Amino acid sequence: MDDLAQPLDRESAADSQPASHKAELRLWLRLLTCSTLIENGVRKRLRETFDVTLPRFDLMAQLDKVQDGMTLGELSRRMMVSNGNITAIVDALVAQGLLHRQSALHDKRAQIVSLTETGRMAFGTMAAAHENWIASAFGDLTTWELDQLMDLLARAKHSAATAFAAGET
Amino acid sequence: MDDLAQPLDRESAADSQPASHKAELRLWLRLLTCSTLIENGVRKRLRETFDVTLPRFDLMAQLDKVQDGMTLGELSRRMMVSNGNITAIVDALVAQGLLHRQSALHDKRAQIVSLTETGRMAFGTMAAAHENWIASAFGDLTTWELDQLMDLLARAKHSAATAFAAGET
DNA sequence: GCAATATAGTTTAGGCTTAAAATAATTTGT
DNA sequence: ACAAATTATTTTAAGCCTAAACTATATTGC
Repeated sequence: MDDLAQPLDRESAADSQPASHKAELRLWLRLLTCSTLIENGVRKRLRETFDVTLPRFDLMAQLDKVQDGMTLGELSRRMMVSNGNITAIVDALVAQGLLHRQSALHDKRAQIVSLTETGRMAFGTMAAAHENWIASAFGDLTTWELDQLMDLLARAKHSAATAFAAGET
Repeated sequence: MDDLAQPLDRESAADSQPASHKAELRLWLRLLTCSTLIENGVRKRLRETFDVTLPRFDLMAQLDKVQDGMTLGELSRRMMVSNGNITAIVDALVAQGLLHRQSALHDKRAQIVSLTETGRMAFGTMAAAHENWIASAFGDLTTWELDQLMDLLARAKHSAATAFAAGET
């Protein structure tokens, strides 16, 4: 009987009264909460234990993954922050003797930054502690749950990247 | 045969050579990537479409959830940012006529902030667009996958909250 | 070759963020 | 009652972040 109240054209009805997406909204808020919770926890421990900021640690982590350093632009892309931002963080780490800066051989515009020996050792110490903090943050999850999350977040990452890339320059 | 190479005491071996937690580390990086991807996308769209910053939108979102406003401290806790931060954001929104500020009746220290009528309408418009952006960010995931993620992130949230709360004041 | 375009990095202005210290008001313990 | 501790907010200094404008170098298309 209630069917009589339904509009004949479902599509136009969907347009005039758009579908609710509260589930996605709640998921986003929960994702953000998790992320912020861990990020704030790590930030605080890095400061208290090693007197280092999270952005500087993150930058060193990117450099630790490669042998021969990388350009500022590559750091910017990998860290997903704007390029104007990298300059100051690199400046600070170079001033502390943790980073080495050199012009690229075949491109006078570009600069290659890499960890100094001091920097690589300092990062090694911090990274070991960091790994334990993260392990304990996920300590209540089983291996199976970790794998599930990895898989679902991979799909979410791809979905979001596609959605937000649509209509870019 | 290889068993002969194993130490007799597994516990002490685990201490001298701590377990690797690369899986948790990769999960954290993926979670952070997802979060940053969506956050940056939303930030850009809010600026381009409504000329508003993400922190101001987030603050209005908190106030929109309640009828009678809340104190600055409550905003600080809910948004998981430091309290000194809230002051400036509220100041800006009050100056734009989007927020109302009043002293709490029974506590002269506290101030209650709430959305003005203008603020609530402006937020309504932005929230509708925001909801669609988030829906499209998760557009590739099935309902079942959304539910799975919600559940797993709830566990992760609880785990991380417990881990980082240990040893606090 | 050379002008137009693109890329690498820096600088600037404005805004967000934190931690820590300061102010003011409330609550607690005696 | 009243001193001590707590709570709400603001202020400060330092650092991170973005977008946009700018400089310098490289690449592309005639």
